[in-house]
Amino acid sequence: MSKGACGHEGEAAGLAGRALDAALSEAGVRVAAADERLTDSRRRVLELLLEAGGPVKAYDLIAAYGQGGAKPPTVYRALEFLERLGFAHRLESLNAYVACPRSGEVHAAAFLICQCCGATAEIEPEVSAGVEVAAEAHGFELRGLTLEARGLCGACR
Amino acid sequence: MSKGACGHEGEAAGLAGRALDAALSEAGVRVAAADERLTDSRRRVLELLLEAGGPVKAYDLIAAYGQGGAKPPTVYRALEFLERLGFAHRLESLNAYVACPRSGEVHAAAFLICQCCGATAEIEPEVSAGVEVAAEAHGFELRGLTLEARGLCGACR
DNA sequence: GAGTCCCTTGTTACGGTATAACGTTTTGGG
DNA sequence: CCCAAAACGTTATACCGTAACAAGGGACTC
Repeated sequence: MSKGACGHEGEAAGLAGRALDAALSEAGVRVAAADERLTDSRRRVLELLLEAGGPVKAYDLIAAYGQGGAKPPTVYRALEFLERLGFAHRLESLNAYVACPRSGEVHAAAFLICQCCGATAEIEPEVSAGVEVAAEAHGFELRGLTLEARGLCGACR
Repeated sequence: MSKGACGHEGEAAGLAGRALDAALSEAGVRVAAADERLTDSRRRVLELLLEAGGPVKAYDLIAAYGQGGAKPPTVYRALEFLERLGFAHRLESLNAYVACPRSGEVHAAAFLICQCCGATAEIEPEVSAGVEVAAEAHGFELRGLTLEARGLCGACR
C-alpha cells in the first residue's frame, strides 16, 4: 500500500486565518526571546508549513512560496533555522518537513507516519527513553534522536 | 563537529577472507530458506556492505561494484532486496546503507550513529518498545520503525 | 557619520540521490 | 516445450540538497 491509496489523504488540517496569525505572532515572540530574527523568508516558510498541517516536501515549499517561487537555498536556509529553533522537524524517511505542534520548545522528535494518507502525529520522545540506557552501555554520548514509525492511522485502518 | 573531524574515522572493521565467505554462504542459505534467490548483483552488493563494516553510500556501492561499476537501478534493486530480507538497513539520516549484524532475521532497526567518525552500532529495538503503547493510544497500526540516534562514540568522545 | 562586523540574503551552478519506463533475459513449473 | 513471473540491463530523467561568492542591512564603535 502506498500513500494516497485509500482515499483519506485530504484529512490533514492546517491552520488558517486567526489561528495562523496567532501562531505566527507567537513564533515571532519566541524567536525574539532567543535573540534571533524571524525574517520574511523564515516567516513565510513557517506559514506554509502551518497552513499545510502535515509533511511538506521542500520543493513544494519552493513552488508555493509565492511571487513565482523562491530559489532552493532560500527555503533550505529557512528550514534549517526553523529546525534549529524547534519550529519544524525534518522527516528523514519522507524527505519532508513538518511544523512542530510544540513550536519553540527544543526537543527530540518522534513521529507516527501513516503510509496510506501521509498524516503524521508527533508523539512524546519519552517513549524512547530506553535509548539513553543503550547509548550509555555503548559508551555513546547522545546528542539527538530521530524516531519515525510507519503504519496506518486510525482513519486508514 | 562534522564527520571525519576527529581522526578516528578508519576504525570500522569490515569482514574479509574466510569470515566474508562464511557470511555470504550463510546468507545464501537463509535466502534459499525464504524461497528467494541470491543473484550475482544481490550477492555482490551484500559483499560490499559486509566488507565496508559500516554505512556506505549507494553511489559508492555503484562505483565499487566492479567491472567499471554498475548502473544505479542495479544497486538500488539489490539494496531493496537486502532490506526486505533483513540483510541490510537504510540509514535515513545519512542516505546510506549498512549490513545488518543480525542478518536474515527481519526486525526493527535502531542505530547509534557517531557524528565524528561515522561508525554505527545497531542496538536492540526493545529500547523503543514504548512506541507501541503510544501508537496504540493513537489508534495507529504499527508496521515498521526507524530509530537513529546521533552523538559521539566512545572512541571519539 | 564613517567604518566595521556579522548575519542574512540573492544568484548561479552543480553534485548527489533515486526512480520511471522500457525491453530483454532467466528461471521454474506445467 | 511453453508460459508466466521474477530479475536484469539500459536510457533517461526527476528529485533533493548544497557550494561558492557577491551583495544587502542592522548594530556597534569611534
